[in-house]
Amino acid sequence: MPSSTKPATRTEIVELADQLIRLKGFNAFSYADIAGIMDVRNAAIHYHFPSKADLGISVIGEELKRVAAGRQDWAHLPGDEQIKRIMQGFFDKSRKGMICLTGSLTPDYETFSPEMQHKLVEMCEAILDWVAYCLEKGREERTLHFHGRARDRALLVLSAMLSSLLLSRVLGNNVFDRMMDQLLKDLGTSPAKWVEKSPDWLL
Amino acid sequence: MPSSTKPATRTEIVELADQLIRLKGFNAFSYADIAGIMDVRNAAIHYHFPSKADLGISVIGEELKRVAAGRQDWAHLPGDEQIKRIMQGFFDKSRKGMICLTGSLTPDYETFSPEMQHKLVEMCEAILDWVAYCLEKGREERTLHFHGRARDRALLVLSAMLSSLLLSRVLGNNVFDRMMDQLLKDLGTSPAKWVEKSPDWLL
DNA sequence: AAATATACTTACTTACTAGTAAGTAAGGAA
DNA sequence: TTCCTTACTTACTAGTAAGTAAGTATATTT
Repeated sequence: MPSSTKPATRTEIVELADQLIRLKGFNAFSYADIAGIMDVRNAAIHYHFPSKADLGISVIGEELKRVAAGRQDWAHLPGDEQIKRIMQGFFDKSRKGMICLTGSLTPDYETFSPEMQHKLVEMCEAILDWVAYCLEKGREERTLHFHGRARDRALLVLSAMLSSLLLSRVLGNNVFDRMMDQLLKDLGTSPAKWVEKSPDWLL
Repeated sequence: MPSSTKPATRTEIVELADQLIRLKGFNAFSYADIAGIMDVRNAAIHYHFPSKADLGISVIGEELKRVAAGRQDWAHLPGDEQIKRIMQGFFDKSRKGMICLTGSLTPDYETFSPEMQHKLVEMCEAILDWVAYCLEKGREERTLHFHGRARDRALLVLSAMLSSLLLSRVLGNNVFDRMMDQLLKDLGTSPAKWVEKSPDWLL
């Protein structure tokens, strides 16, 4: 099982799979899609990821790493600021017509292997944990205001971020802005300004 | 094109498709699944629904009928009561391990035919309209309390209902109850009690 | 220099996908 | 009685899915 040697191809496969999952869903993309873009054969992907579940688990694993890195890198920031930065990440995806992994993968949960289901649960809980931590931090800092448990509030916040991507793709981009504005107002903090980052392919 | 004659088979196909979409997603079920359950041949389904998109459009069409019927039948009820009944509908689905059509179909939006995409937009807007109407009604009746436009608030309410099904399947059933409790508290109304209906196959 | 591991390709299998063409039994209308 | 429609079945096509076995070039280790 290759894991730590030449990472170029392997990494590109995972990145492409991530994009395809966010665009079309796990059950709607195939190894052929990735192979076509990378100009390698189908079997090259099977070499790195014997089964599609292996690939899915790796995609989720990378997201878990990003969550862990975000928690570390932004640990010094106030809770409300962290929440707004997480939202900015969602904004970036929405402007590329992409949805979040939670919104893409949870609907297909029943079609996954037990291992992939477990990994998905792990991811959802990690994200929820982070959001709950930010909310509680913001409440202690008196910049965020809400009643009830931080964990329960995190469910509603994550819910809104997740759905804003689903619904803005269907009903128009302004849905994202409207929902996030309302959400931040509910939390008693100032609305954020979403910065339109230049797309990757321009850099 | 058959549409108004003997409806037994046709109706059963649409009902099964609806269940399969809510369980596994549109791209994860096949005509063979339905044919297997009904003990008819694949082609029988193609007779009623030449393409899979036709079937999808019919499933969405039935949901639109249910929304229209719900608006009519419950028109005499107060806004907060209507909201709670809509939530009860979501509760019923959640206890069957099913998600809502919006949560199942919007992630796969990009893989649909233009006609099916359009029908899905129609459905999302119809549901949103209804929720917004209930919220505004409840606000006028002074049983629901929120700031901002009813339409924007409806986005957050629909968002929470949608996600509660996605997340409770992954994180456990109590997620639904926790989210709906918080949501109703935010709207300044009393929490609802979800009645566990006996499953269809017992009646 | 020989052996081994890595990262593939070529060529293939099995299973399933949506979709179609042609035939047929049953019922109603002309 | 004949004709036509409805509601299928049987038998098929063409394409795609995930997955595999065997071979190969290149780099690394012994």
